Amino acid sequence: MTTIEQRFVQHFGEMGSRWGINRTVGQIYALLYLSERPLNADEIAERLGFSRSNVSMGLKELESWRLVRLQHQAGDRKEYFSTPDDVWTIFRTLIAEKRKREVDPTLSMLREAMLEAREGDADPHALQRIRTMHDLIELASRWFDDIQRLDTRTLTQLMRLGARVQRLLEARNRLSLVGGRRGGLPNPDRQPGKEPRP
Amino acid sequence: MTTIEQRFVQHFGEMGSRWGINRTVGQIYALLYLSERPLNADEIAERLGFSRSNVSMGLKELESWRLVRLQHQAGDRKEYFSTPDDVWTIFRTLIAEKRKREVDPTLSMLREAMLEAREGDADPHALQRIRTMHDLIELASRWFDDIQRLDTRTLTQLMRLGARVQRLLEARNRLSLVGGRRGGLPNPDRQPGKEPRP
DNA sequence: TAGTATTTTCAGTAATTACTGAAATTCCAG
DNA sequence: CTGGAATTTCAGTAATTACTGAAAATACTA
Repeated sequence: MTTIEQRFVQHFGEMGSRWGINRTVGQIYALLYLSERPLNADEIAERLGFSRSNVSMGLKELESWRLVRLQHQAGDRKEYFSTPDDVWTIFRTLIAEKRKREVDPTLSMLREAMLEAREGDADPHALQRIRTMHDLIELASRWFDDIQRLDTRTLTQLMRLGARVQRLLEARNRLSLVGGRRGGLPNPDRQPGKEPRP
Repeated sequence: MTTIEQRFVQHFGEMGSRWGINRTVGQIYALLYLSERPLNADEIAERLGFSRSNVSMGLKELESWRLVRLQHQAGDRKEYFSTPDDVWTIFRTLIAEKRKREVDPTLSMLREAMLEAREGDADPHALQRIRTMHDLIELASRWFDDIQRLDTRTLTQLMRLGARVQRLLEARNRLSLVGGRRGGLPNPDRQPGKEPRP
């Protein structure tokens, strides 16, 4: 491994904990990402200096994230692993998995809380807070899901556009394509005069 | 605390580790989010059953995330904490901090790696992989930063639009507002025929 | 500025998470 | 089937992270 590759692998190991994976998993992923050809578990263990069993667990974790692919090589019983070549594929997978693990459970909890609230005691303010959080998370995650499904070309174009998308939206509003209601629905969280708190 | 509030707080405690904070921090935040009035550290410690010092550390952590506000009450020496009323403010803060902690360091590493590569040994394939990752992360994070700065009204409108934004982009392309180059730059990661790998 | 209320620090300990090596299991060629 | 190559499981241990109580520092009142 060249110095640069080592630094890359090292970094993924260190960042791992911030990203919700461990050092092993981070380094294994980094190694596979850079590698030109698929690697088997023994190669990974040797290159990174981890035990074989640790690599096995790390690869299982990466498979559960759908971030690595398992394949076989002709005339070799070993299992070989690689990452997708297309970074946009990786990006989309990551988004989807992060959402599934970090957002969806909360959304469920909020939904259930709102349902239960009907038939029980519940502080009205707390309930309103829960509703507001729910609405925002639902809106944002649905949107992100939509966006991320766009084909790569369109997605790239949208990203390059950046904040200038605002002009496009304004143009759209001017043309009143939306059946007369301009600027979207009113923001349910807007509580005029309550922000900032004393 | 009502049952619903307890569940909410509990959930934030459990999800904490997935979100990169600990149980204490998660629960403190949840409690403050639901509370109608600012709370002081003693109240928090008592309600959640944590030690006073633990709460102190948790609040410091939340302050470092800029997720809580410190304020004083007339005739009381204690410090009181609250979350912003506007969930969009919270959302924006969270995005910005997550980016600072989880994305920016990687972007720096990638940039440095690319610089170093000029004057040293570097496997061309690995270097290409690094470049590709760098470009995608930079594009996506810049874009997200842009988007997230839009005023709430515009942001909401954009999110409600979802995937239909594609039609807007197509309309824009048809009008050739972009000086003739349609659909953005070619994707530098496209390696035709290499995906999927055998 | 002395006295006290409040917050912070930190060393020690508890709890959790990561990692290893050995044993068990699975998988396949012959 | 059988034998061996490959992978997985898991109990034990190491390393890390979370939490507490006591002491120190800070901030305010009189």
